[in-house]
Amino acid sequence: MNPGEATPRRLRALPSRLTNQAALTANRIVDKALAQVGVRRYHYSLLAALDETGPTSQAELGRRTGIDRSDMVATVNDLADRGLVQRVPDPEDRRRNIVSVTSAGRRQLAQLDELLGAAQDAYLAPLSAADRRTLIDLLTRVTDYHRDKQD
Amino acid sequence: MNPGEATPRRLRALPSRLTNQAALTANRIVDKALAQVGVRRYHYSLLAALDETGPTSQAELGRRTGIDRSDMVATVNDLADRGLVQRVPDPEDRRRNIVSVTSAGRRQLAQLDELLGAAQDAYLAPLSAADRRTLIDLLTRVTDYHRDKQD
DNA sequence: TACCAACGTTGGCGCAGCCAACGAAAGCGA
DNA sequence: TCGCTTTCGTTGGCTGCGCCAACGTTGGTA
Repeated sequence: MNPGEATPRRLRALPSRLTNQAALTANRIVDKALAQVGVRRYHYSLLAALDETGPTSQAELGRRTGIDRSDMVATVNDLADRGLVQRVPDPEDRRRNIVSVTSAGRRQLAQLDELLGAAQDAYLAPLSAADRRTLIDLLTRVTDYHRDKQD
Repeated sequence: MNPGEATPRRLRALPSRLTNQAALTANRIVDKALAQVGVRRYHYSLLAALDETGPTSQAELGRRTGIDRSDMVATVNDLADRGLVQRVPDPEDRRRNIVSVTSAGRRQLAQLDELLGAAQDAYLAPLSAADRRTLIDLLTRVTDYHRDKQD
């Protein structure tokens, strides 16, 4: 971000900004990795959630991934168009759609896991294993603290 | 983000996602604080940079803050409209505009510093002072590592 | 039988972070 | 001095993420 000139002290002193910079970096790396197979972060989140829960409604998936219901519609559309996911009405509750991973979806997910693993490693490259654990711990504590708390 | 249901393990295991979640939280808190006085993050970054460098060109400010030149135009426009910043052509280099903080801008900046200080504290609330230093150190190392490196 | 809650869907919004292109101006090498 | 390249401000545009409001449909509940 800063070819040559120095970032103002005041900005460097902001943990929020630091976190944001790190997130930008991380997202850039991850997005580039996923883009190799034409996938965005929402796609992966959905596939990962689905693989873990088994077939579920869109609302449930949204709750688990943090994806808004309206965005969920588009994401499921995308994945269904690619045959990675299947959407059928729930006969037992006709408000719901049941979304499930196809076998192609599962294959894709496995590939994404690999790509993401490498991306994580690239992101955390300068840190030792212990440092990484510490960072994860600290960030987890922060986000957990704010989760239920509506800030 | 997660009222009730659990976040999938695979997602929880992603440091990049964790960082992003933390950044979302931090940005939410910061944005809300700044919004109290109708300011966005770009505005603060610009004012902070300007206060530190003294009157400079927009390009220079962009380099220091990481704000794109095109966005810089709009940001300077905003701040100039509010009388927080002044933009005059540089007589010694007629390609440049020299941007400088007004006294009203300096007053605003002082207020923003206060608001932001409180926001940082709210963001890092669950962490001890030592933890905060550690987090800042780790994030700094990660972002520094990736800065010059074009990922 | 009302009323309320949940669901999927549509449409929209704002901000951040980008990129491409342009004319004007400055710098620089031959 | 003349081209070439670089820098600067500006315009216009784009994508993705994270949101919110509203609506009709359906289920659960008083």
